[in-house]
Amino acid sequence: MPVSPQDRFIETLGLISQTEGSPRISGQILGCLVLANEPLSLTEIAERLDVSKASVSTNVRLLEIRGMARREAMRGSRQDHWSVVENPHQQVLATLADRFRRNADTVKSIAADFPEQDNGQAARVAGFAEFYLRSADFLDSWAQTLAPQDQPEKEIPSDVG
Amino acid sequence: MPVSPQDRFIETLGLISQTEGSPRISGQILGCLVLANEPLSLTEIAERLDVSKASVSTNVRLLEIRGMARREAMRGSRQDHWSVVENPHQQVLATLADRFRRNADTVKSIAADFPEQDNGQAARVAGFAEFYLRSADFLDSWAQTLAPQDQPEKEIPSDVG
DNA sequence: AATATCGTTCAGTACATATTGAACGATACG
DNA sequence: CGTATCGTTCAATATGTACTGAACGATATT
Repeated sequence: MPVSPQDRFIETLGLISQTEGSPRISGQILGCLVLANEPLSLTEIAERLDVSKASVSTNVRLLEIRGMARREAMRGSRQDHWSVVENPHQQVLATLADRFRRNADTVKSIAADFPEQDNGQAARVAGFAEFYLRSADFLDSWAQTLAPQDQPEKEIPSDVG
Repeated sequence: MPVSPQDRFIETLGLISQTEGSPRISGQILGCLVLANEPLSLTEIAERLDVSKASVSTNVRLLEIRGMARREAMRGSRQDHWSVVENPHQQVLATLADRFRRNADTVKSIAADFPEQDNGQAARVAGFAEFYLRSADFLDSWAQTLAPQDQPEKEIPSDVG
């Protein structure tokens, strides 16, 4: 029996999430919300994915921390409902940038602790920190290009290329 | 007894490697090679990190696949020696770009299998593919900026008969 | 050719953590 | 005020895989 494109999409996002170092279920939930395109209750998600409500509870909040999902109160329902934010990709890039920036800080402080006579070890270690820092900046600028363009209030620099 | 900056650097790279979804040891090996700044034998690495030679053998080849380490033959030694490449960061970005490009292909083919009447599901899925593809391009362009600006030295004539 | 010294492979173990079921506390409803 | 329905927490389990030790094949040396 052929697997529906919906299921394949959900499973693919799960695998991607896994290789990125996050729980598989968090990716599956994301796919579920993207396909639904409307707020889903915790129970609905659990049934759709055939997993426990406990897992959904934990991982949907992980998505919230990552800035990819949002909790919403639905009129006439006591249940929490969840939906994807407008720019989930932008958020994940920003999260990644934070991680890189933390790496930069950590490595930089280590580089500072090397003795004077070190055959250039401190310099090479500092090079790593530099890379992480520039990576963070780069990711942020990339995320910026994904921001919604239709904000009338803010001016968008025209020379960004 | 305080931990040396060298050990902290090695351990930090191990943890980073782990959160990125790679074995901890591969990051530790990378740190080891960066600090040494000269080709190290498999045995030397194993002793330095206090791990088995089997692990070093496996993970040093993983670094080779990632494009971050290189096997070198040392004159007068039967042992393989390993060293970091000139631009390890550039290589890891290229690897990451490949992964994104594969994700893009996979998701794009899934998007193509959706039926006509899908409430915009195919479009949203295709949006994911688009993001992965553009991310791959972005990573590549960034890796390009890390490439050495100066002309590489002339080829070293091989004395292998 | 025999021996020693490599690196790799592979089955088994150890370990981290994702996932679950059940218990718990909180809130809305009767 | 009692009851039912939520979401969360937590201990226990399941699962994937990193890592190891031992065996193996290959290569160089004598």
